[in-house]
Amino acid sequence: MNEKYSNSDISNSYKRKLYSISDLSKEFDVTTRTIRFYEDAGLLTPVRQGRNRLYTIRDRTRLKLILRGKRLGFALNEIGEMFSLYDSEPGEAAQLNHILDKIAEKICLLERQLEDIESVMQELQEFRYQCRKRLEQMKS
Amino acid sequence: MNEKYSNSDISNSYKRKLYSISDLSKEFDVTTRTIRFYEDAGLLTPVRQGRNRLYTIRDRTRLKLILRGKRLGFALNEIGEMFSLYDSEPGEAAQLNHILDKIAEKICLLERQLEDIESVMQELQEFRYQCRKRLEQMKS
DNA sequence: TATTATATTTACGTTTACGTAAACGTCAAT
DNA sequence: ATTGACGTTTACGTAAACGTAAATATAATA
Repeated sequence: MNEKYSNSDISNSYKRKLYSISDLSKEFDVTTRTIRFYEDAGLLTPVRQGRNRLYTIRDRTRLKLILRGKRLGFALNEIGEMFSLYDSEPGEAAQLNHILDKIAEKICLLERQLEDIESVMQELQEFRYQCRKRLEQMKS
Repeated sequence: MNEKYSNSDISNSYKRKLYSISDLSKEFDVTTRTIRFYEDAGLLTPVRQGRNRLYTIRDRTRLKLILRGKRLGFALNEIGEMFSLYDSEPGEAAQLNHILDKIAEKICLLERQLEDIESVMQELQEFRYQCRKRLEQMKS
């Protein structure tokens, strides 16, 4: 191990729940390069133990959200946008309303995605039905 | 107009429904560059009238599907894969079963996307609720 | 006839999201 | 003491999906 205290030490003995880069890499099946890249993009902010990165439970959650966003076709800067919504200190009413607008925008996008998925699903299912019918015909 | 017969001529008088590249460009709000790029990628196959491209209703439908696929985060080659499923002449049972496998795969992916969307939606709605509560507190 | 609009091909440029070495540090184990 | 596992930075490479510019053609319109 590269770290003074192994991860199990830290998370069990000290109850701090810290992860190494390879912990996350393995858990989410992404390369360490990818994780460092997300840090460069400002999406993750691990603390340092000497030269090495240590990721908190918050970083882990963020990584999960990043990957989910990616699966939905969101670009990294869009994901970053959503993070900054969550992170922003809602001081004024104007800012809160702006955040609410942004949220409405995102929800609208997701609703469109839902429609798109349902369309494609229906087409695929219809096509599957046709394929199965053909198979039946070939048997007889 | 660049074409001998304008599009309204063709689609109305001859009932052939042919579209120019700019017709599609305007209708779907994509650049002509993008449409030609999709042709290079083998996703569209317009006929030629001299040098110019003419798109059939089938091409139009395909473009619609391409854009929908893109919104869902599919890459162009994945979209092409789906097209070739539809286009393939299902001669043998083995091939039909292969197509069915592919369909199952795509449906599986889409189901995961549905889950992802629902998760993100819930989080956003929860966050929206918190924002609104804050706004209420500020009013009082 | 000149202009304008629309089309074409060719080809280099750009952004995003990483991959892939290279060269090095550090700790634990053999 | 050396090997091996894991970490680091630096930096160039790459594939996808177009953008953009240049040079050219054609046809409708003024």
